[in-house]
Formats: sequence, structure tokens, C-alpha cells
Amino acid sequence: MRVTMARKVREKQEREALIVEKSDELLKEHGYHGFNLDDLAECVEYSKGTLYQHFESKEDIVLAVVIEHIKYRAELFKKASEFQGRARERMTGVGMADSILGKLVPHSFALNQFVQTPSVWERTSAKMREIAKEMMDKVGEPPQAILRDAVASGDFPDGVVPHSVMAGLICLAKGTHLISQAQMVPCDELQRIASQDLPQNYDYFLDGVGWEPLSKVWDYNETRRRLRDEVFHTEIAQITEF
Amino acid sequence: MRVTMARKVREKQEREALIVEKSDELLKEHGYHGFNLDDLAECVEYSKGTLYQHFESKEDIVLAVVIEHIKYRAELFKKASEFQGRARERMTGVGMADSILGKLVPHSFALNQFVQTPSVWERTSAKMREIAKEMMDKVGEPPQAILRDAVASGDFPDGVVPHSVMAGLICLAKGTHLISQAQMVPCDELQRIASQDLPQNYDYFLDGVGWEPLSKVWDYNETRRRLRDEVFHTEIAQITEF
DNA sequence: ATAAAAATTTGACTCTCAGTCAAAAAATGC
DNA sequence: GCATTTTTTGACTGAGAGTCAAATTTTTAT
Repeated sequence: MRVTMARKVREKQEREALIVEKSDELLKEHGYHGFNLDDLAECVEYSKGTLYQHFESKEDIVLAVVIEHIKYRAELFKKASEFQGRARERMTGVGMADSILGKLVPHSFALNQFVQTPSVWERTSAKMREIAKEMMDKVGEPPQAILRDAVASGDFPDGVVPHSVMAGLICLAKGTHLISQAQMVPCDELQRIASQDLPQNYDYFLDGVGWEPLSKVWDYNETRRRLRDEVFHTEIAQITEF
Repeated sequence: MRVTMARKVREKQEREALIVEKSDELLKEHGYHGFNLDDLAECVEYSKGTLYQHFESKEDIVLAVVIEHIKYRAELFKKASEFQGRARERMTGVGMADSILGKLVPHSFALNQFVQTPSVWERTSAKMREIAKEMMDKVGEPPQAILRDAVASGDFPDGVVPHSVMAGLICLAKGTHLISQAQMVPCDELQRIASQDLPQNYDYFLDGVGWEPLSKVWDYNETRRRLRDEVFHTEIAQITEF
């Protein structure tokens, strides 16, 4: 039966989406330790056994939640890269997208990191890991396209490896988000400063690389203002303070 | 009894050190999920009940292990900050210390991050958290001293907030180490590049900040060579490839 | 429409493991 | 050497991940 099959597949997908959605809520509310499959089963109104029809393990469910966050991140990056402006402005937009994600889905980065802990990762299914990797590639596409444009337009300095710059930016962003959620830091002011000054540090780094136009001849705060109004209007409206 | 008491305290400390040491080994080998207290009890040749005389929970033991890593990090930072040279050279040494730690104790950063997951952190004892925070302060001291020197010597540019720079460096380093241990990244080359190019990215960032002497007038690869030979000789000897 | 067959769902059950605690053992004091 | 205090022990409890045979639902065949 063609029709029946199609409905079944759709229902299965819908239920899977429901499980992931409720898991995200439970994880957000109770953290990983407080998250258990008996509660989840009750919450989605299916038995525990049925959960195992969709996911191989508890960790697999957590990875599915993380994949949703990655998907959202890829969307925001895409939007940033479509901004009309110089390549460096668009890369600034990518950094801003990350900041926005950190505010809209605060548990996102820590959960992402957690699920990549070797002992957690190895309990996820190969299928889910595959999807996660594909989704991560999608995240990488916009920044890579921007880098290509930067090189093509001559804004990017000779002798600098584009991927190295991307690595630097991504590491800077990742480190910042994790520091801002950290329980202990090498210096008390650090936490407040880190998340607050990420845009500034982005500017420093790109100036150091020599990516034109440098911040002394271009007002990137103005760029960020435009990004805020023109690109991330909807997202920022959902954040109480920005 | 004075003498008896002193011996008892010492024995307790020694046993605690043994538990932490063996836990570190077990965690390194089997990861967090494969690490259980029955195995640990057998390994240290004490019963499970005795473990609970020293630590409030499994997570408390993990935090104790992380504290040892932090202690080692503080030592390396201290050594770096005592290098004879310009402030920026010494800060470069701090970055190098982090890279060395990442190679000598590869599971260190991921475990550090893991223990700070809210649901793990809240299961640790207040006492252990206190020690962790004190140790973290020790980590922060050398970089802060270097920053003070940089400002005093005039190497540090006006109008830049010193702590913001420290935040940037720490975030860059943290992000890099976590990326290098990550299971999924936005782009395949990233992982190799990230850890390999951290010194380079450090230079870019500090150039962007405008911290004198800039890398175009000073050879920081030479600085790193000197650090390697003069400061981190012993540590680097323990690493197979650097 | 009905029965047989196939697919899906269920929750009681197993097993592992963190954490407890009463009893045993060891250390201390007199 | 005996009584008291301190320390150690490991059997036990409870929580929760993962399983699987039985129950239920859906599909197919007649």
C-alpha cells in the first residue's frame, strides 16, 4: 500500500520530532542527570520500548536534540552569509549569529560539547552520528563561501591560509561560549567580559590577520547594527536583553 | 596523641592522592562511562565505603582529578611567566604552556569541560568546588601579572582593556583544545589546522590588539624556540612529537 | 466481514552501578 | 588486657538504562 506507507513514514517522523522536542525541554529544565527515559516516555505518552524503536540509546536522543541545535545554527549562518556587504562584514555576521544562538538556546553549546565526550559519543548510533556530521558540514558552508569571496575580491591578505582564519574564529567563538557557561574561570571578571567582548575580539583577530577593510577604516559596530536590523530582526526580538 | 594524629593525617592524604591518581588512569583509559567505583575500589585496594570517606560522590572524584590537571596548568603558566623577555613573549609562553598541556594530558580539557556541565557540577562537594576555584585563581595570576607588566612598560596599547585581551586569549585556547578533541567539526581540515595553528592565531590576535612588539618586527617563532629550549625543556621531552 | 499473519506497542523484568549503613575490624585509651 | 572510639567493609537498596515476550493493532488474504 503506497498511501498507507507514506502515512506511516510521516507519523513516524512526527513522533520522532515530538520525542526530540520534549527531550529538549526536559534537558533544558532538568539537565542531563535529571533527564530519564521513564519521564520522557510519560511526557510523550508512549512507552519506553517505543522510544527504542526510534533511538538506540539515551545518548542517541541527546544527539538528536543537539542535531536540531546545529540545524538552527546552520540556518543562522546561512542568513548571515547572505547579508549584502563586504566579505568581512558577512563574516562578522556569522560571529553575531553564534552570539544570538548562545542567547536563544543557552544550553546549546554545553550540550553540544557534552555529547562529544568520547564515552557519550560512542553510545550514539552510527546513523545519528552520520546525520550530525552532515549537519555540521552545512554549518561550515557559509563561512567557507565567505572566505572564497574574500580571497576573490582581494580583501583577504596574501600569505595567510584562509582555513586557518576560519579555525581561529570558530575556536574563539566556541571558547567564548563555553567560558560564559563555565562554573570556574581563571579570573572572575572573565565570564562577563568574554561574552560581552566577543565582537570586539573578532575585530582584533581579523585586524591581526589583515582582512580588509581593517576596523580603523571601517565601523564594524555599524555593520553589527545593520545586521541586527536587517538580518537578525526576528531572532533578536525573541531575546530580552541584547 | 600528636604523633599519631600527624601520621593519620598524612596517611589520609596519601590515600586520597592514590585514589585520585588511579582515577585519573581509569578515566584516561575507559572514559567517564566506563569508570565505576567498584573497579576503582578494587584498583586502590580499599572498599567502596572508604572511597566515600574521602569524596562525597563519583563526580567529586572526577573533580579532584580535574583539580590536579588545573594545578599542573598553573605550574606551567607560572614557568612561562618567569621567562626572561618582553611581556608579549611571556604571554606567548602562556599559550605554549596550554598547547603542551594539551599534548601531555590530552583528556584534560574535555574532562575539565565535562565536570563543569551543570548536572555534574552540582553533584560535587562545596569543599572540592572551593579548592577548584582557588586553583583556577592561581592559573589566572601569571597572565594577569604579564598584562600589568605590559601596561607598565608601555607595550600595551592605550584604549584596549587588558582583561578583554586575556579573555580573548583564554577563549581562543579553550576553543582550540576542545575543537581538537571534537567528534564533529564544521569542516574536516579544521581539526588538524586548529591545534597546529594556535601559535599563529595567537600572533594574529595580539597583532590585532596592537600589543608591541608586533609580529612583523619581532620573530615570535624564535621566541617559541627559546621557550622550548629554556623553559619547557623537560615537558617537551615527554612528548613524542611536537 | 472474518480470520490469519505481520507489525507495532507495551511495561514488567534484568542488570549495572551509585550510594548507604549495620556489623566487623582495627586503633586508641585506661 | 579490656573497654571505647574510630575506621573499614561489603552486602544491600534504589534508580534508571536497556530488553523482550506477550498483548494489541494493523494489514493482508479469502
